[in-house]
Amino acid sequence: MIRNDEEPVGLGALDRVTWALRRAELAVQSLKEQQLRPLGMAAAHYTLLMSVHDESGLTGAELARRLNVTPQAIASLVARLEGRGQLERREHSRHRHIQELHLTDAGREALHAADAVIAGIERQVTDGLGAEDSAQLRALLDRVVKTIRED
Amino acid sequence: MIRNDEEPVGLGALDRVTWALRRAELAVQSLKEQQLRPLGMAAAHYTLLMSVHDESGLTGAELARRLNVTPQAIASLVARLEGRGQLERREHSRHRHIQELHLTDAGREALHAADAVIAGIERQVTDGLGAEDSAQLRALLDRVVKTIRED
DNA sequence: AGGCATAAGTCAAACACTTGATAGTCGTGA
DNA sequence: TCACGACTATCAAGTGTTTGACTTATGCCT
Repeated sequence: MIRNDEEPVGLGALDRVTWALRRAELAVQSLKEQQLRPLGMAAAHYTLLMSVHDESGLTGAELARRLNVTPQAIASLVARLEGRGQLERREHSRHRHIQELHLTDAGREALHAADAVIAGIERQVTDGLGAEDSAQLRALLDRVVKTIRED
Repeated sequence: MIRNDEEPVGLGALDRVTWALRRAELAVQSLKEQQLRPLGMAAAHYTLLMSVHDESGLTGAELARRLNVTPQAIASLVARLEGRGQLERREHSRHRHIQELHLTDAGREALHAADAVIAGIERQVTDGLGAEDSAQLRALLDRVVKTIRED
């Protein structure tokens, strides 16, 4: 009853879990971007290449759904990566105007180099936290997603 | 012969802690954006107003550093919020061309309304996780930031 | 005092992403 | 068979952000 619902703004607003989440994600993402830059690859490019590598033959629309962006954003990225020869668009066997996305050898090579950087950051985090806490953090984060989605 | 030592690409790359972190942050941020939209306020606006409220008289450049964006992005936001009468720029006492940022009464009111929404999402997350796990999650996230920064 | 380094703010161009609208292609069912 | 619906891809316009270069103001140092 003595909750300070009277003055919700200002007290502890910066100590919230969702703020800590944002700060942590920003820190990690900034570091990734910074270390990926010398390789001439943005984090978004890495994410896309990794997704295609994980499941070859994905369509742009399917990719858009997985990465939570619009199909146009995907098209723009794909055009750029295709121009670099890291990605290729093939015609779907049945649906003629649908395009399957596949990595080229150059794309696999670039992804490999980029993933070494990302894996290094991942290791830096997991080493800093320890194996047990890392697993727990991942579990907690998955529960957050679940909590948000099932509202 | 040595094809892919340990095959770093492709195995478990999507199970990484930093991916879980990104997914969780994306989910939370999307929900915030979605619920803030009816109030005519973007998440970035809320973040800026809250920062200024937390420490009144901040400069644009200082704000840019805290929020991990460029000064131009701040200037754009500030111009918009100033146009709405939620924020005002005052001349710094010593440095003439430096501008201190302060909330107006309308700004405080808008922030109050927006914070009710954000607090609701925060409650949704903490209720879903429980008090103990919420505290632990926050502690783990802070350790992640610390690990990244002290590289 | 003069000169230089530091820092804040702003302008212009490029890039990325979103929203809204349009066209092409396939499967289904009347 | 053929029209309807669902899905994919793409174009156009608008918004927001970054990068790079420039201007202005302050403080320190010789």
